Amino acid sequence: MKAYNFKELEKKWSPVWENMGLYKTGDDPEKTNFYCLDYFPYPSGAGLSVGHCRNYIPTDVICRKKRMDGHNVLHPMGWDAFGQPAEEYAIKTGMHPVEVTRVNTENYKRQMKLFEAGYDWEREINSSHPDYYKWTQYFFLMLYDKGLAYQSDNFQMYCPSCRIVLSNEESAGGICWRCSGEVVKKRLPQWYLKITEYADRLLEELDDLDWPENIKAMQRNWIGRSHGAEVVFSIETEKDGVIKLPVYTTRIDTIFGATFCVLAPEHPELPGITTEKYKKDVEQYVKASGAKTDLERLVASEKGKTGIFTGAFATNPFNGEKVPIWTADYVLAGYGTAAIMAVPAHDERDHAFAKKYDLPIIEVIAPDGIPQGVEDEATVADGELINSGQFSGLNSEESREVMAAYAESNRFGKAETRYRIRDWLVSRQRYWGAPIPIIHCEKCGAVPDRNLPVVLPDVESYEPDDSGRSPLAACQDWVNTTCPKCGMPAKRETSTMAGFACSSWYFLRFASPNCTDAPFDMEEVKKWLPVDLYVGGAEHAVMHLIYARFWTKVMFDAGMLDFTEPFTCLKNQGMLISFDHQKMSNSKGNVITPDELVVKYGADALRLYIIFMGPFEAEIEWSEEGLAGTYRFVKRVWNLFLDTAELEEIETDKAFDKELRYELARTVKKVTKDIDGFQFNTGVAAMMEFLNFLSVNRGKASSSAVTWRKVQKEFLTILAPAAPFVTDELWHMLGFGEENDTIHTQKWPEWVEKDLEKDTVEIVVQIKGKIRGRISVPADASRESIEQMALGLEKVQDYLKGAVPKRVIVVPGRLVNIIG
RNA sequence: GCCGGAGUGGCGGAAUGGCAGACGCGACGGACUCAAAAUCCGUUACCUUUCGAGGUGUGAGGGUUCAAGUCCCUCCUCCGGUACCA
Repeated sequence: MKAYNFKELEKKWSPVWENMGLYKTGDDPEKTNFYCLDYFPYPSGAGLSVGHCRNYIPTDVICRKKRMDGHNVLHPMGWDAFGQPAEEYAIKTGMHPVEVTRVNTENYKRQMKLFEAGYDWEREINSSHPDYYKWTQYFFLMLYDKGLAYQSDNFQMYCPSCRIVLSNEESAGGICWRCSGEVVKKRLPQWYLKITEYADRLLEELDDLDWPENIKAMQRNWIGRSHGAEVVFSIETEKDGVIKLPVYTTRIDTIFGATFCVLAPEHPELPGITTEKYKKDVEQYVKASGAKTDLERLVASEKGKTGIFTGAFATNPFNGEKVPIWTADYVLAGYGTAAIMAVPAHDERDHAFAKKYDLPIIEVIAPDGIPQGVEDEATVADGELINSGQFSGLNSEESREVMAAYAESNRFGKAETRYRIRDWLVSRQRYWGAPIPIIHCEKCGAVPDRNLPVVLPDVESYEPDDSGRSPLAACQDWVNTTCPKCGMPAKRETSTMAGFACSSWYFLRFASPNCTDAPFDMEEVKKWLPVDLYVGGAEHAVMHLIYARFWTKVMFDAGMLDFTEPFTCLKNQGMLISFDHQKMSNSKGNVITPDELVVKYGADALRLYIIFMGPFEAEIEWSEEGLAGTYRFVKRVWNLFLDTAELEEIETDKAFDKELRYELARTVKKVTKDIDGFQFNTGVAAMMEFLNFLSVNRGKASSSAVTWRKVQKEFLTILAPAAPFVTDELWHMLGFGEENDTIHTQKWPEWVEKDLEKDTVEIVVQIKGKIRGRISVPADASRESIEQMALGLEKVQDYLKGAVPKRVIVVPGRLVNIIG
């Protein structure tokens, strides 16, 4: 018998499949289309790790099965080549980004082929190619034309270590998404996209998506919609007379308990309202808190909030009370109106502040109208309003509506919805990105350059610096141009777009990657989109995934698409933990590559192990030992099937023949459901069980030739998506395939329900829930007969000692439970 | 704090409310071998045992049920996210 040699099989079959175009996107009009997409990777120098395999191998298995199920499958791959990660790598190695991209994408592609990830390489795309980024620029201008792209020099997050401005999403928690360093605030003119305009739709349209709950929760959280009210307090100033101070609150029901107001140190009115007497101290405080990062502020305030009185007072429009105005950095400049009414009785932060500075605390919300006392602790729960003038006696919920309406009719406030999400800062003072296609003209202002692509010039020096200037600014030939509008000399915008702009529409490009007169062919997009299955890591929950949803909605509004959500079903593979107990990642240098494993165990064993090692979504610690197990499994399949290839007609054991059919049908059913349901691990286990069954019964019992042929054929077929090499080889060796044929285009087997029917079933007999015996009964036995048989057991008789049982529960096909 | 998820053998993990630990790894014992590797066969939750079996076990404590890893309540721990958002 021929020995199993995976190297030989891989060398033989890979080119065969490539030549027959096995992975080419299907276009049979009779079949339904299935678009499966893997997050397109940024090509890093470290290459693919086994962590990437947990993404690409399961989707490959799914796609192979979908093809066998009779679908046209689109499973493309491309490169997220522009942007910070690729550029950081180029800077680190001193290689030009173009060269880095070329070398790394080649390596990725080679590795993907190592474990036979079946992509349609005719549709390969690269976001750093002018053919592609021309359209990224096109979308930027579309956003610009719709008033959804604008320039502003608000405060931005800046990572001093990466020397780059970051979007809010990229700097969540005050930490840079790339280097995990602390970010600082900076002010530079930057380009923003108005994602906030889509906040409601981004929030509401999440509900119907087949996405993991945690990702949806993260997006909801990030969008952070809150319903509240804006109320205008008035301030009598020394110089400017009465000015208005709008505050935002979600608890207007507590407004009679407002005993002071607090402005963020950055609040624009602060200098104006501060009285002479307090000016010096306030200025000093503002300066001190401005020097701190948000993170430092938070850490400092955990030890005790700080703030300072301004000398000014504000009048509460609800009760005419004058309350002191303070400034404190626990109030954030970037949210609401940067000013709050402080209600120490019913807000923990205000309570802490009032305690520290000895400010009054007035209880205005009481459960069932009974005051609880709020000196020691704030009560934040809803309740009944007390000490609240005409509103006393109402409950919190209704009063919020009533009081907002009251404020509106008296013109000192209104109900208002606020969001946490900020507009998307999309410009970067970086070389390696799509240039923002804008020309600045002294006369005409910012003018779109519609002569696309605006090609990224080739430059020698592309390293960023702290100046806030793009490396492109030094490229005079490129910067100096003429205004498309008036023809006068003008200068190009030197910022490029963040990498996340490129990935906000790439899934559309795959439908027609070579389209030259539009970003995509609408007919092709109609055929394939939205993406049926999108698979990648969870780390892009509030970056890529929210940006892509935003762009899709904008395109829908522009009439370019007939759907508003790009990804119908999303799955996140679990992280792989490396030997150092940290997430396996290029930046941590703890990466294990598939290369060495394929050499040692073969692609089939690696593929099986990757899907067998645990549930798809679970975080798992990498261990190579388990890989020996799937390697043994593949080898056992090989040996057993070749060993039993030649069938001699011997006497058939009818009972075994039936049992064999039963086990086969059970396995086919289980594997079918498990692959469809992303439960690959138990699917593989089922195939192992079946092989064990065959192994144990080999030589002990014989089936009919027809059944055995069916077993060989169907077992190989259901194993084929996970182990493509060994199955195709055996398929041919056992004589199922023609010369130019492959198992991978065979029809997925269907199980016969009738085969799953059994003549007799084993039933567990319990006494008071404890197992005391088993009986074998006909599958169609009646409850009564099962009960009689169970009661007849010696153990049961001993237990009952002749008495009549109190109760007998019979679950046909499962168990009998006797309660004495 | 808030949101999401998870706690089951030595390990990764299985279990439509119905036989807990499938499958795999590791370990132990045996066969084959001069020997080893590979392969094959067996054992492998814990305690007791007269070897028939008996008892205990799914983070903790309550509850519902004939029956709970699974459902409900109260906690604890871990992972991920987020956090002075008014």
